[in-house]
Amino acid sequence: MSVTIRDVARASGVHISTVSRTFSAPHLVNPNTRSRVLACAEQLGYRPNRAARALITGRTYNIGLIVADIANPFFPPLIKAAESQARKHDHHIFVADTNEDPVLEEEVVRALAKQVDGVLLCSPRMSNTLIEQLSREVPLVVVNRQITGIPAVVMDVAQGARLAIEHLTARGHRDIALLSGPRGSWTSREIRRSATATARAGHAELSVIGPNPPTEIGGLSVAEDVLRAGATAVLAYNDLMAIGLIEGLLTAGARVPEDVSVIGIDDIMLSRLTRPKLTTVATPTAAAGRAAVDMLLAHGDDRRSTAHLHLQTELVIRDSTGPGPGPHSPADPGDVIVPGGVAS
Amino acid sequence: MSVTIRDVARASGVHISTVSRTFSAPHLVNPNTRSRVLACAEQLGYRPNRAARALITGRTYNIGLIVADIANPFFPPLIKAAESQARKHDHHIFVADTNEDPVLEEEVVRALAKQVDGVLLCSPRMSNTLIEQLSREVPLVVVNRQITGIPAVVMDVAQGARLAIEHLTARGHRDIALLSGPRGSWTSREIRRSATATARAGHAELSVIGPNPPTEIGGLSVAEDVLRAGATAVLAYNDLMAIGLIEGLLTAGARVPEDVSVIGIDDIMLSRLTRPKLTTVATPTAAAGRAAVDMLLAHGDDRRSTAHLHLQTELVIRDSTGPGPGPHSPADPGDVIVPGGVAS
DNA sequence: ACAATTAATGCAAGCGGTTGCACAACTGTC
DNA sequence: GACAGTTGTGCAACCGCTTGCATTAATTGT
Repeated sequence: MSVTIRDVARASGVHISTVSRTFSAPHLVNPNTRSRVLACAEQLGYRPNRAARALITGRTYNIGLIVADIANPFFPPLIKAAESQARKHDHHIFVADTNEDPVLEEEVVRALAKQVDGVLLCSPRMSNTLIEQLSREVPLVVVNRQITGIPAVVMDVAQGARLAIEHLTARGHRDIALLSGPRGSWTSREIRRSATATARAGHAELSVIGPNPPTEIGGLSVAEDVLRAGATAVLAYNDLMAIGLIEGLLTAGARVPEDVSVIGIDDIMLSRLTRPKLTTVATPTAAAGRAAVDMLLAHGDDRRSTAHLHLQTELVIRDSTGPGPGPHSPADPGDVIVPGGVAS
Repeated sequence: MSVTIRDVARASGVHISTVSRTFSAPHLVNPNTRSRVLACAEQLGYRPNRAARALITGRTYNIGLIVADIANPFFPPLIKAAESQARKHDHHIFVADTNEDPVLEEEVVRALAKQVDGVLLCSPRMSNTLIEQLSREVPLVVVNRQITGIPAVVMDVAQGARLAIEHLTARGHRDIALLSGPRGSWTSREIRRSATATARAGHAELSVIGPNPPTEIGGLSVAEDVLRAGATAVLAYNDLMAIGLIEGLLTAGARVPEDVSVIGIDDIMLSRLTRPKLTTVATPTAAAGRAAVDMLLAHGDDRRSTAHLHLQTELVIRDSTGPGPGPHSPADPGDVIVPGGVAS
């Protein structure tokens, strides 16, 4: 069937171990032999079987990437970046979609554990204890969650939420609604915590609506609630919900941003293409994907790395937030960016 | 480190082969022994190493999925459906992103070949001959491309393009532009072929603009060309380009659909959320993902399956196509769907 | 009661590689 | 010219698991 190391050995008249070394420790084999072996391998179309190699070396050169929902536009850029970064290091990526189901998450990690060098858990919904336990079975890097002792890459959404709320209170909004995300989301809790504190500091009321599914439907379906609550501004758990909400508000006859200002989180590609264009907290998803892979691969070296990498977020002001009910400032040009790094 | 079949054998006092059979051929082992072994396995947390098993059985229970660009919103629903379907059959999915690069495509297929039971090539850019050659090294199913002898799942975009052009000519458009897709895209050629024929039959001029990158930038950057060509309607290679184009047209001061009607292809989620909502040819991407996986898994049974599955498309009429320059009909309600199956 | 099945298990080879060790052929040293 | 040190290669065990075959015990038929 497939050409193996033995075929190459036979063709080049050396022992299989020499062929093996030609590929995995070239400096140990005589240059002449080496080139002969390589020529034969080339000619036969030999490709090492990584699974077989992994059996003895323990390194699979595979990485597992687990996300709650591939179709959520937040994830594809992260997956893409991770895949690309992984391939740079000659690794391949298993992708699994858990449908926001914590049980499935555990199952998939376990199923993948044996055939990967590590797993990237993106915005996991399962419990901290379970994650800690799993991390004893397979190297884990968590994205968008902080757990002591587990290496993590987190977007600083707390900071982003603060920028967003400050932006709103500065424009005079006093009744703000927060559309929270799915149950079990660390990000959602962070946002809530930060938004609440910031609103209080800005002398605004913050009413929390949720938990909601993190989709445009989740936003759409609470438009009525937002209007009923009398909010003049909304911060949504993510852009998808924000966009759904805008759709719902417009349908209900409210104007955005004249009647209600809306801010999303993530800055997915879509946000630039809707009308009105969405004001949002940009999270560096691609960078997170790359960083997570790097962290996972470094993980092997200094055993039990435990670093937490915080990625700055920034507020991108577009058209879904208006001058607001307060004292008016002159109209903004498009895409004003408030970087998180310099926020007071 | 990890618990193996030997540990279980030792713990339950049987030979490793009995443990093996307990998992892979339970009917061959005595119910009592079986339950004892299972208990021990459970207690030790044993999980079979699939890579090791694959080494001898030849079945990896993995599938490779290769796409041109994960971040293109067309793909995530397909990937998600494929992953879900694969997992139903206890398979895992490798995802690779080739950045629209044919060379990378080949490389990745080869790299993955040994550790998968087959590969799904989605909208590949490489040559037919290369695909035929690769299909001799690893079972292949191609999505959105037709090659004799290679099993395939294709969206009937020709039909979709016909529906779209007919829709336009029926509304009196006589100057239509076609934004073609990337070089090497089978889909793009199909669309062009069908659109050209349909336009001719409808006594309309069709000017082809492209090739273009299949992104919103690709659409945005040709807005000027479209206006200069004097087209009153445009069919774009995909929704992303259509949305980019609309953005460009609006920016240039043209109204959509009053001045220019725009139709996309794919019906990505985004199309329902932009303003104006996009009229588009809906392609059943999720169904394609599922079907492709099924086809690949069936492939093993009846060797060298060569089936081509055609998936119907339909025209979803939203707000980016207006009554047109011809005789006006009453305004449409939202989301009129013209199914491809019954098209004349 | 005895041969012939049948059922349950053990044995060992092997899947495609890697790697510690042994060994032979050189190299340089005094 | 004997000795230690290099260098290049072969040998064989092993990674975790499957599977054809042999072995033994239990069951069946006559």
